This record gives sequence, C-alpha cells and structure tokens, in this order.
Amino acid sequence: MVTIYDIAKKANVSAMTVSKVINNTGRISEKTRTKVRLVMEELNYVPNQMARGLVLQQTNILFLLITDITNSFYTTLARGAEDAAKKHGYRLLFGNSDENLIKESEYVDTILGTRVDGVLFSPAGDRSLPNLENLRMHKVPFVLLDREVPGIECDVVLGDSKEGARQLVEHMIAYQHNLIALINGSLEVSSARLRQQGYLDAHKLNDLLVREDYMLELSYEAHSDLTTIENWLKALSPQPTAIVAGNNVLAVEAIRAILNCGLRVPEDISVACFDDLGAISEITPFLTVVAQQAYQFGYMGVQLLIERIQERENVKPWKKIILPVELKVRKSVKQVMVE
Amino acid sequence: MVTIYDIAKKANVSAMTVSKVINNTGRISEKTRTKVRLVMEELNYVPNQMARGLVLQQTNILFLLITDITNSFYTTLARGAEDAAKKHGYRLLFGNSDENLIKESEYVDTILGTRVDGVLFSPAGDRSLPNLENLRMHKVPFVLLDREVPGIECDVVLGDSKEGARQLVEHMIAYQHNLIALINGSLEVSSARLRQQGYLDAHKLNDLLVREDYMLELSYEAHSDLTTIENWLKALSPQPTAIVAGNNVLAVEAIRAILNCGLRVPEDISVACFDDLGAISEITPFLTVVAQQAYQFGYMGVQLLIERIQERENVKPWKKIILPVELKVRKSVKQVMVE
DNA sequence: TTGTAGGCGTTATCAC
DNA sequence: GTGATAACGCCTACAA
Repeated sequence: MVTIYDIAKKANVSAMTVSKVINNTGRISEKTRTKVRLVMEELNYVPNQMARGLVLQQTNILFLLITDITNSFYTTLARGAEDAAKKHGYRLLFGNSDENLIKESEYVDTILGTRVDGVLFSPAGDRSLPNLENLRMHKVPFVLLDREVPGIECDVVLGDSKEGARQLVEHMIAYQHNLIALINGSLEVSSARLRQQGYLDAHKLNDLLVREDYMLELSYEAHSDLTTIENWLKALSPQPTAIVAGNNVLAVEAIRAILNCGLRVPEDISVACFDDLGAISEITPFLTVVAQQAYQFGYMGVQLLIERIQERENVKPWKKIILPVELKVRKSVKQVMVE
Repeated sequence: MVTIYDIAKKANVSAMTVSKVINNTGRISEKTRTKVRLVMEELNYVPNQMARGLVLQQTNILFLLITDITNSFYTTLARGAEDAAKKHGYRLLFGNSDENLIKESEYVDTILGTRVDGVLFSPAGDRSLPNLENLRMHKVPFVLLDREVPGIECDVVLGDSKEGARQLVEHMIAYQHNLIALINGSLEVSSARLRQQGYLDAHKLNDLLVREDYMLELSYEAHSDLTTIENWLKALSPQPTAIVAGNNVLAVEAIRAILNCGLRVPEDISVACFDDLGAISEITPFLTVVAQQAYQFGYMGVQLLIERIQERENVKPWKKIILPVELKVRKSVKQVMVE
C-alpha cells in the first residue's frame, strides 16, 4: 500500500508537504507541488479514506437506505439522490433493507461504524423508531424518505398519500364502482395509514358504505403470498368490483391473485394503485396508477440532508416536504355499466 | 464519540481489555467481560470501522457496482449478491455507474479509498479496462459480472449471450419472419458483441441474408433517444417485420419508437429482447424475452469473490461461469401469415 | 487475566 | 515554504 510517506521519500520532501499538496492547503512552491504530483501519479497513490476520516471526523459520503431495491419507485428515487449528491460533491452509497427491521438495524450498524456524514432513510415502519433513535443518539444527521415514524422529529420528504388514495377511489367511483376494496401495506407504515385514511375519506365524501372486510392489510414487500389474497377475495360477499392497492407491488400481486381465481382485469375486477411501474408502463400502459415524483424524493432528500449537515448545531426547524401525486389513467379500471 | 477508552475508564479496566471483549480474543474473566459489556450497552458504543480497518487492513465490506440501477436485471442481481454476502458474514454496499466511464472511475476511487475487501464489478464496457487495471494494481480482488473486458484476466459470471441471441432470432424465424433487425448496445460491450454474433450465426444457420443496415448500434442505457430509432426505422427498406433488442431497455425504446411511427407491436413489427422486465411481466405478459438468471449472477459472483479473497495469494486459475438463458414466449412476436 | 507500547495512514498545529 | 509532533480510534505483540 502506497502512503504519503512513500511519496515523501521518493520526492525528497516531508509527508506533511505531500499532505498539503493533496489537499491544497498551506503554501507550497509550484516546483515542489509538481514534483510531488508526479511521484503520486507514478506510484498510483490513492488517499486512504479511513485514515482521513479518522482524523477529519468526516467522510464526504452519504448513505441511502431503501426498503426495496426491486421496486422502481425506490430505484428512481436512488437516481435522484445520486445526482443531487454528486452535484454537492458527496459520494453516495446504497443499502437495501428489504422492509426488514433486522436488516435495517444491521445497516444502521454499518452506517454508524462507517461514520458516513448523513443518511437518507426510508424506514421499514413505525418500529424503525429504535433504529432512528440510534442514529439520532449518535448525532448522525438523517432525512426520512417516503415514510414518517411517530416519535422522531426530523426532516422528511413525503408523497401526498392521503390525497393520492382519495383520487384513486374517486376515479373508481367516477367509473361507477361502489364496491371498492383496499389491499394495503402494513398499518405500521405511515404511508399505509394515510392511504387508508384517503380511502375512507373518499368513501365518506361520496356517501359510500365502508366494509371492514374490504380492507386487507398485508406488506408492501413482495412476498408472493398469493393464497392469502385469493382466500380473502373468495370470502368477500358481495365481491368487490374494484381494488385499490397500496403500492405497485401489491397491485401486481392482487392482479395475479385475481387471475388465479379465474377472473379477469379489468373485466371482472378493476385494479389501480400507488406508484408507477418502470419503463414498461410506457409501452404497455395497462395499470392505472397514482404516480409519485420518485426522482424528486431522492433529489430533495439529499438537499435537505446536506443543509442539515452543513448547519450542524444551527438548529433550524425541521422541514417536511410533501410532493404532489398524479393520477395516470390507463386500462386496468373498467367503466361499470349502469343498468 | 464514544471510544474504547471511555468504556475502559467507566469500567475500571484498560482499553485493551475492552478491545478483547469486543473481539472475543484473549482470556478475559467472565466478571470483567459482563462488566465491560454492560458499560458498552450503557454508552451505546459502536466500534469505529475506520480505525478498525486502518489497523486490520480489512473491512468485511464488499462493493457491488452495477451499470443501471433502474434495470430490473441489475436490481435482481443485487438481491442475489446481498443474500450471498450476508450468508458469508460480509456487508454489501452498492454503487451505480449509469453505463458511464467517468462515474465508474469515481466509484473505483471510492472503492480504493474505502479499502473494501472486494468488488463485484459490472463494467460499462471495454474501455473500463483502465478502471479494472487500477483495481488490480491496488490488489483489490474483483469479479466481473455480466460482461468481460478484453485485456484483463479475472473471475467472471456471464450469461450465454450468443446462445440467447440465437434463440431469439430462431424464434422469429420459427414464426416465419425473415426480415429481422437488431437494435443492440454498444459493441464496446462484450455482451453486445456476443449477441450480435448470435444474431449473425442464426442468420447463417438458416440461410438468411444479413443486411448491414438492419443492425443499429446504440447504448444499453436508457437515454430516450427515440428519434434515432425512428429515423433508422423509416430509412429501412424493406421494413423489417421483426426486431431483436439487445436488452430490455432497448426493447422498450424500440417499441416506443415503433408506436411513434404509427405502427403497432406485434401487428406491424414484432419485438423480442434479452432480459426480462420486473414483476409486471407476470400480469401483463407482453414482451417475449430471453430471461437470464439475474439473481444467480449476484449470488455466484459473491461466492467467487469470497473464495478469491480468502485464498489471496493462493493463485487458483480464474473461473468463468456461464449461466444459461431461457426463452419466454409471450405476445410481442406475431406469427407471419405465409401467403 | 490484564495492561503497556507501538503503529495503521492521515491531518492540524505550530515552529523553523 | 517546509517539516516535526501529536492525535484520530483501534489492534497486535509482548510484558507483567
């Protein structure tokens, strides 16, 4: 491993001089500067960030923890975070918790151990609280993405979940549906609660009866537990004519379950959901969705985070950004014929 | 920041004793062990991995660099790598190069600086060579994923690109197509070359004429340069009845371009490609693809990497794993009516 | 069983 | 302009 001492020896200067050349600090004559630079090139020197981080107490690295690397919402978000981080001169590292609290806490350990400068955190749910408190206790700045966690105050970037769910339901209603079910993520996740609230609000506003058994609580993560959905569907009487899904993963599972039951979408049951699918939506525009500005989640999250890192002690009030949603009407919702 | 010295002071022992408790090394009495553990809990101690890495010269961290975090092939691969890394007690960090050599080399700098133990590397293309040589020069073990790079010897996990392309073309031929075009990634990427080779082989084997202007060389990355495809398509005479795309991103772009031209898929032009799309394929099984075992790429890649890390100097021969492909016939290819 | 000394690679401070 | 010294937090080797 090449160190500044190797450089120093070969360039006939002290290690300190090398360090100064590297960091452009202090006064160095142009002659020694180029000499040192040459030797660095020659020896392929790369500064050891661990040693650097040790003394500087900062790494210039941001960490992004997402809950499902397989979901295009989060990968698009990641692209946004990446671009913003780059713009501000930070490196970005990713982690994937898989909606799993254990994995999440392992990542928090990595984060704490690695001493990254800040974290963009998409929490698995309300029970992520200890993990966040852990971060807070160790004074690691973080910004929550997509989900809030009761009990912790911080900067956060959210989508307008309640409004989105309301739009989804009202879209169904506009198409003459009045038996509208909800397949949702765990109610231990803030967005799921808000989406349920939006679902309920829309019912109330339109004088529609809410049936308790029409609301199925699952998990946002892909677990392919299709039989649960199938059994739930079969047990419902009357059968809903429409299903709103809490996110795209659940929508896909719902549709698979519907097909497994020998029914069709949208002929027999209409489906719409939160979050768009990937590029495929553009060529087979099938699923009607409430799209979120995924890229912006990441981009703005990084901005909030960097502000927070740079102000440090300067206790600004926490910011909450709520990004608007957009209904994209496609083909998975059928107009019900009124007899 | 809590250090082992803080623990030591509070527990009335030396820092060394604390270190031994943390690492389960040396002989420590049960009494002091629990005493130290208690204080660690109380003070919420987290070992500083930078300091640790500095002296140990290893981090227990693996790095996965992918070229397109937005492509489900790579995210599924990432899940596989994650699971394998976890199984072996390593942490996994991700990076996304976006098929961009500059970003790639920046990540290499991060990798080098961070002193991770090993790297899973999906190179942007042949011109990634300097980046790989950089890794090699610094003795960082790495495994190439999905693409080879001429000029560097190393472990590698590949898909059977040539065979897959051949199957794609022969599928078209079986459906009576004989005007089959190819939209491919840059020929500076090994997989694109092999896919072109498979395309050519299939033509030869079936006594089909190869038209130079039927082969369009673009980039695997999503750049939405639709007009290029549109203009190319319009200039072709006779117009192809089928298009094979080098990957899923290109297929989506091809289809969009076709639609923009006022044509339909598959009625006017059939399309099939390499790599499956995400979960959506299961509910709207539209695009005919040659699917790769994405998860296995990551999983096996980590296994190769860890073997390499642990053997270190023990110069085993390089391994090349070629994963088989699977044709999934769906609806984007039309049977041509033979007059 | 526990503690001391030295060093991993870097930088801040201050003297020359 | 340049360099010696100490420190960042931890671990190995050795001593007590």
